Amino acid sequence: MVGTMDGTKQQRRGNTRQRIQDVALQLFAEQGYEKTSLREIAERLDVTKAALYYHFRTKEEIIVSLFEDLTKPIEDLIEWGREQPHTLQTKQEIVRRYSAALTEAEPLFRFMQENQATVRELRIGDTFRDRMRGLKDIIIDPEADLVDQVRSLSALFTLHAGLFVMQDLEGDPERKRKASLEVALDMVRQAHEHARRDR
Amino acid sequence: MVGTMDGTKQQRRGNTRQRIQDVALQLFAEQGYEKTSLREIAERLDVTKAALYYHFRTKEEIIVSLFEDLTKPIEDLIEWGREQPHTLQTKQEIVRRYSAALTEAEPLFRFMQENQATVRELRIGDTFRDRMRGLKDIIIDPEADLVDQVRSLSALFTLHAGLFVMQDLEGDPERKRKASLEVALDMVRQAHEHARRDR
Amino acid sequence: MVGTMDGTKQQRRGNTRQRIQDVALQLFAEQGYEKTSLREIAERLDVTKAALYYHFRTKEEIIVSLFEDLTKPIEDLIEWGREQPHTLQTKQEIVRRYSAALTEAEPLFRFMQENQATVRELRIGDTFRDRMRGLKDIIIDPEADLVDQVRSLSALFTLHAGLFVMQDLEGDPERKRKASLEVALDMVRQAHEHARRDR
Amino acid sequence: MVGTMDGTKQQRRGNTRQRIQDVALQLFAEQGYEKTSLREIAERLDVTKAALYYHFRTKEEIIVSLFEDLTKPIEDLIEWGREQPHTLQTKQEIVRRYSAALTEAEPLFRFMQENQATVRELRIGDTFRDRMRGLKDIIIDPEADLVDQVRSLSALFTLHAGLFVMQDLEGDPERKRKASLEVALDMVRQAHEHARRDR
DNA sequence: AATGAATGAGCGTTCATTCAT
DNA sequence: GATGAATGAACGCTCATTCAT
Repeated sequence: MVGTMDGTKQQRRGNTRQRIQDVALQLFAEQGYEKTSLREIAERLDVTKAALYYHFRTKEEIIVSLFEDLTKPIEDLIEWGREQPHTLQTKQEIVRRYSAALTEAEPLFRFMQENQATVRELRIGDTFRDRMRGLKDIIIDPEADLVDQVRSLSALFTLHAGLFVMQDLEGDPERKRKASLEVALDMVRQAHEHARRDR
Repeated sequence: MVGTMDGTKQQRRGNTRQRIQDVALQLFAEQGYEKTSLREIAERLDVTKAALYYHFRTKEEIIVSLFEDLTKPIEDLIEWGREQPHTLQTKQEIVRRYSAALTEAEPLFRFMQENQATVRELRIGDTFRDRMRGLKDIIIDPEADLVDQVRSLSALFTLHAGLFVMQDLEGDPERKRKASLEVALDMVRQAHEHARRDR
Repeated sequence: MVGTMDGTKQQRRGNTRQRIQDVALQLFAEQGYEKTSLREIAERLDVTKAALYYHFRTKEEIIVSLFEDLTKPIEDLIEWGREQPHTLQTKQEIVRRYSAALTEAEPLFRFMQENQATVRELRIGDTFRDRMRGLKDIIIDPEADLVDQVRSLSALFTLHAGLFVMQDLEGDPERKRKASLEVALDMVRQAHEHARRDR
Repeated sequence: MVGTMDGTKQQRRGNTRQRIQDVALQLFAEQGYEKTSLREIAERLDVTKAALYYHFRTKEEIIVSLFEDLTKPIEDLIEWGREQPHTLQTKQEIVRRYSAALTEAEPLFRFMQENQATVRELRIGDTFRDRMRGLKDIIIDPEADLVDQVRSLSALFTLHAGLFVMQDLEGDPERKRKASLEVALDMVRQAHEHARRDR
């Protein structure tokens, strides 16, 4: 149907799997998971639907594979965080690295943010929940005041907001990201200092 | 929700429209918009799919009607806010009332939070975006530092987080809601004071 | 919904039945029978679908009633024709009157012309077939050459064509109708004269 | 039509598309377009409805494909006619070939004749109208008397009548077709001669 | 003379998935 | 490393029709 200029089906050297992931992620992020059909993905790649099934067993497996490939940094981050002392420095480093990880795989996280209902029903839902719990355990002081616990969690959420929600704030994305990070760091600091003072 | 004392077809005296809205909202919030079929809604109500079409012209109209019925308070809130002076008191009152409005129509807002990709493609998407922009304009000082703008916006977002995301924080919902509100108020105060100091 | 200026539902003095027929015929002729729904008819009249069922037992009965009301002249015409001698004058008078009758109830005949497949399955199909057969028996000389039989029948068909098909011929409708009539009369004359000569 | 020697699922080697067209045309011609459902077509072929959608994107595309495949001869005919001198011989040859083309694809033309209201709303409607206009331009002398213009057009219409309407005239179809052709040729001749005489 | 509320059947269409080749 | 051809299930939606009021 599409037919490229030189007649070749353009670089198809075993990288189809990757190309499927790329296109799928783009469409999932743009339109949502349910509204994106395998037909659509296949058409963009100029292959048949059946070809997708050569590389992935189900539609869900496509998103799962993306999740697994792209959230490795966050898994590592949590593992790293668990072994550190619960100091302010650690917490703030977590926030910094989390911000970086979010930015790195922005489309995936945008997708997860905007399709929570879907994600919850997918296999990745539980995994993701566990991760967030892991982060929470590192960043929150279990003996702290509830208000300060909320403040800490909200710091993480501020990072999400910075990426996905504040698009109609003027300013270039990188500056906004840095501003969000600064706010988040500040919130973590406040929560941490209150906790120490209260003891 | 509906409660049937006996096994009969229960009071069907013109309240079907409302019953459809109730069931639909519950299912939309639980499973998402696309994964909830009209068949499912109809079955729960023990009517046929066609009956739904007597009361609503399309599936989308069901969610639109819910949105219109349930977000009136927020519309009013914005209108009120526009006429107030841009003082700290005003901003904090906005936050307080917004928190209350969110809580009031929790299932709808949970739905919107968790189905953003879907909502964006629905008619309500634009309306909602406009509202958030309205809120932003009241709560943000356009001359403030970008960091403080983010802080203000993030305050609103903290309220969302308090309702929908922090479910696995221990503590009863009402206490968590109050804690979120406190954090949000504090963020608004900080943003406001920075702005004044800088002048 | 529609609501007229003075608040009254405009002249509804028992003429609803007629108004249903009018609107239905217009829509049937415009869009075809199957593509016209009772909902559409009801909406145009600003009544409910159920109201239609007060006046007609089924959708089919609406078209049947129109057929019966509007094709009486053709029935009469056939009855008259049967009692006349099979002269050229009779045949030509039939053609003239048929042309007039077609013009009189143009929308109905346009509908029947353009929805033959539908009409065939409706109750009126057989009736109509019988009528055409009646006309044929009057206008055709059974002993004539097949070519002349066709010529006679085609004369009738020319009248149809004049009304419904030749819309993109320039000239005002009345002139075209007269031209069609002239051609039809001429064809009948030719057929008749051949038959006489051959004897 | 298809003919199954044994009760098995018969030769399904890439001829399904054609088989769909065959069955669809038969049913469309018998019952009309709207009254023929895809379910019905699928059942006759012993495939599922979804299989139809592998071969055609919509129901409309089935009829469009039939139209395009079967009316090619008429398109060619018009093209040929445009390049000929406007002599009587040309006009009569057009009529002869048109008659042959109609006969060749009788079911399709019967369908179009009996479902004009439907066809008008389909994509093929405009194309068909254009063709008829093309034929008209060849066969009609624009300076001729309106009566003779009608006579020429009516000649074409006689051919239609010969195929579809005169079924209850006795005589075998081929003889009737020839008789219609003869009448049509005669009408064209009369129209042509009048035009010459008037000059 | 009409409405409000509903039904049952069916429609065209789309989807993820399968499997022989 | 793919395709061609198909399936089964479901979907949103529309229709003519019914009936108590």
